[in-house]
Amino acid sequence: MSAVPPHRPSGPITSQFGARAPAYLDGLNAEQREAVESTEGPLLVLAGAGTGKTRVLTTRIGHILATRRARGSQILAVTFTNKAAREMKERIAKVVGATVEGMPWLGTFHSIGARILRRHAELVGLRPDFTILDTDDQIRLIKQLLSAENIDEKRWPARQFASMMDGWKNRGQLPKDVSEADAGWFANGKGKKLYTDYQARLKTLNAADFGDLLLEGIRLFKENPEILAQYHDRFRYMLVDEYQDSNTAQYLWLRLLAQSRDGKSQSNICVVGDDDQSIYGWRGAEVDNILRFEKDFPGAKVIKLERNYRSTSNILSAASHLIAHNESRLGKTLQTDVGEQGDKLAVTSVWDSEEEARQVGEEIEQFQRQGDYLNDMAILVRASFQMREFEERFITLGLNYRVIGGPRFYERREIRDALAYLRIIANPVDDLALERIINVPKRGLGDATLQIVHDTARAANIPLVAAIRDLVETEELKPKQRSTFREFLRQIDDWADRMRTIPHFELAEQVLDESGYTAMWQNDKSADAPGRLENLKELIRSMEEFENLGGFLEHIALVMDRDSGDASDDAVSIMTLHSAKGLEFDTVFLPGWEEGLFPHQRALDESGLAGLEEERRLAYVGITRARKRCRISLAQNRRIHGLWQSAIPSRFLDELPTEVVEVTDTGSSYGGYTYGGRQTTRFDARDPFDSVYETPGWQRAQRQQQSRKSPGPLTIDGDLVARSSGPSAAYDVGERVLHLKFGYGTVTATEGNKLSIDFEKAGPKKVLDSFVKRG
DNA sequence: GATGCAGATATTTTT
DNA sequence: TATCTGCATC
Repeated sequence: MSAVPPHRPSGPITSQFGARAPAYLDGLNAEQREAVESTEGPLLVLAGAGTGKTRVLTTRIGHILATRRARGSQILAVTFTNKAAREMKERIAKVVGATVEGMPWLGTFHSIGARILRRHAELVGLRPDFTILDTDDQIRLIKQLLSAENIDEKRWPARQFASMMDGWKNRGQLPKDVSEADAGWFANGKGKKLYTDYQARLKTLNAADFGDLLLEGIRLFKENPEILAQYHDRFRYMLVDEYQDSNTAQYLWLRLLAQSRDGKSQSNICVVGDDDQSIYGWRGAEVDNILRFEKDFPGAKVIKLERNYRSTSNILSAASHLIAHNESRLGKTLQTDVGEQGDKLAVTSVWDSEEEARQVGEEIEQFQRQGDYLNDMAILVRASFQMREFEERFITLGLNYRVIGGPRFYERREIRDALAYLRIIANPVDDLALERIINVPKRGLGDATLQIVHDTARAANIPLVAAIRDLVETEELKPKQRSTFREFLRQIDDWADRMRTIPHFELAEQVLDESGYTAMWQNDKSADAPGRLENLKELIRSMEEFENLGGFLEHIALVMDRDSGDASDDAVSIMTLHSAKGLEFDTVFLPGWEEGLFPHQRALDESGLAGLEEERRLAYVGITRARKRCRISLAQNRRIHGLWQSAIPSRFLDELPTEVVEVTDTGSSYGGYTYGGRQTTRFDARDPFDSVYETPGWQRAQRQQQSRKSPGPLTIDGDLVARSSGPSAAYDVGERVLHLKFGYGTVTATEGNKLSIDFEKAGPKKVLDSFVKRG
């Protein structure tokens, strides 16, 4: 059966094309087609997993263009990731059969935000060539502010302040909007002042951080209605992808652009999303934005896409039942169009994570022997530490794999250093860039010298480079340093001159050579030096794709991803559930379905029920990535931070319908207890410690959560006086104990609630005292 | 200015 | 357990 029948007899489709619709509408089902053709007025498309969301979005844009409702430059289309933006561009090109050069406003929130901000930079206190700071620069800046305020960085870490500020910016709050209650607790009431200072400092540096790209945009629009009006007139049609991931700032930004001033005419805004796939609450996304759309835009049309073209009915049924346990959702019922029941979902209980990796490896090899491609298989983990075990196993097996996500190219030290050189040339007031490279490679400029530079700069309220220029004319520095600085200044000026005459990538190469930066790594004998040199070459190479330095710097600030390797190789993908959103595979492995890991304890502790529901959506995303096979596993024992812990099966397992699940127990555990079918829940062990663990997994976890909360750390005036670690270890060295999974053993050492035990069968392990009992 | 040690710290991640 | 960070020391 073909996935999408070309003509659906069901129901008449109203269309201005009458009987002969353009080819790009072929193959759309009735709802998809309606979503494409309902161009006027607000529209919410609730698109379940695998229902052809991207197709609708791109066809819709193609349709608007083809029917000449608007030109490309009059359409605002925003996505969250560069990858999504790129994909959309490619697919629109296919629909319209031409290049999409005419769509300047298709991009991520941040790139479009930056674009608008650059055009009107002066109005928010910046220059058009402002630098976009990343997290690393942000932290360094905050550290400077903290030390200026004499705040102990140990007690009030810069990272913490950064994430707090991030939260404010995500919520669209300028320093003046932040309440004392929100900011007051940090550094004894200095939170708000720090935020104010930070923003002021950014303006001096002619810089903006990621949050500002939207936040300052909002301010720009609010303070300059005539500018907002320009954009309002320009954007005849607006489209937003993954609307469930939008945060408050993005929402406000959009609403300013979308809501008409007179309040009469309706804007043509179309948002597409799936409340069930909202998994970024922890970084400020507000599911509420999508749940509230109809209120924000009265008269909005809502279209649900519920026909799933991806997964078998068993997979879909499992996913639907699971997600039905969530309370806050708009409610969709996915129906399969694949027409096959397919394999049941496999749930396998294994002894530990090592066996889990072995098991998965074996299955992959087996599927491979059946003729499946590794490219069609993926392992989706909850936390990245789970990846290592799989990698190790696959290396032993000689199984090709690729890890998606992980440390990014542009975050590497050598790349950031190289960029700092370019930044200081492009933007001489970028003090953060200068600080980064002033003594890299070593130029004999120590703390004392740099302190003089800083003091001079602060006293005169000028950038560091300007301070250096002044200083070399005085006697304040030692002759050696003075000549070093002179030489440095000469170089920067020289490079700045050349910037106008030679291509930027050649300039970059010369800068790295002449500054001694390349030589520094060439002389470095450490193992990773050659790799770093290779990365620098790669950097220069990638610069050639851009017209000028400014364009390149913008790209790397905003586009932190890089084409992830050669897809031509056949390889299993390993990635987190988060990075799997939007992808699909024939076979999906979902390891680590254990309480505490998935759902993650921290999500429960920090966000309670909302956290649990988000974890459940993550599970939903995981299952719905699978086209044909979904194989879940759980380990009975897992080592977390070096401590062995027995694991309880995830409550999500209990939420899968029995009919579509097949449970296997590898039973390879030595001296262990086997998991079996007929207990309180399908996945729980019958417990030897009857009193504590006899309830289903979720009840247990809730109890754990409660008991975890009650004692709490003891604080006086905000100072942590004592961290409760529960009842102190009630065990003595030499005592004989019984562990749920490892059996009998003797305590060899105690440390708080951690015990070192020499088990008779399992050997020496470290475990938490709550998992043993006197034997 | 390099080196080494003690101590903290340990989800998810894009822009 | 492993990694990173800051600080102290030579």
